[in-house]
Amino acid sequence: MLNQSAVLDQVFHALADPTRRTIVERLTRGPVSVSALAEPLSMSLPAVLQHLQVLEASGLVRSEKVGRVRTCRIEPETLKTVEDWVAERRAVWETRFDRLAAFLAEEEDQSK
Amino acid sequence: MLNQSAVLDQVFHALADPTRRTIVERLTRGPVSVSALAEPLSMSLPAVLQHLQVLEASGLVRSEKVGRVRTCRIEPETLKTVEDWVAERRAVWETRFDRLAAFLAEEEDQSK
DNA sequence: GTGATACTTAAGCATATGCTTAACCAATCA
DNA sequence: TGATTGGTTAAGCATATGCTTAAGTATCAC
Repeated sequence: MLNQSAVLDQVFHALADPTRRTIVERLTRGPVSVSALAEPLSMSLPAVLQHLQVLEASGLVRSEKVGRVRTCRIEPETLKTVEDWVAERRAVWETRFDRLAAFLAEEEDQSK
Repeated sequence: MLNQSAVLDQVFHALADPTRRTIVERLTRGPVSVSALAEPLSMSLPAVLQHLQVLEASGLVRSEKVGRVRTCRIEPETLKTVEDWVAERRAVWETRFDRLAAFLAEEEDQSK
């Protein structure tokens, strides 16, 4: 993996915007055209395009154009990158917590 | 939950910076003072303080000052917010995928 | 009290973000 | 062919970010 950190930068940044999360949520339910994506969003089409560019750059979304319609879909693998990072932090945290518990138990034991 | 979206905005934004992720990683291994956190980071102390403020505002980190030392620790519950959001997207995605598979299987069935 | 330590605050600055409006292009459709 | 639909590009602008340096303010150690 080439610079995992840069990928996380982009993915987290992409998800830090409510409009972009709305787009991701819509896309998890299936592929959509750009204008259909824009329809419920109260902003100009170019603004939506820019959000899509951020999402595509992050790898969360992929799109392809057929005729004059561009269809967007999510890339579930990239969402997994986030999941993995969080899970890894959690794992470290829990290990530390278990060790702390074990240490305290031992202390308790010695005080008897 | 009071404006879940605003929380996600802040948490994802907080995690979108490599310095802040480094800080979170350090804190998952246990509480640390501000200067100890800053030591491996190649930037001024005020810069680190600003990153910590972003992390605290997001709820990912909590800190308290005793004497002249401020000790920082992570708030694992907030990391879980991220985990939950991602897991929920994933669940929607998988449901959709299962339905697609079922649909295709049925199509296949009818063509016989 | 004097000095060092551990932050804190304030100000300033370059760059990035999130939008807008105004064209522009390329496939349909009538 | 000429209008419409679906998307794209470009330019501009207000605000937010990520840093810096300089100047505090509380401890704590002697």
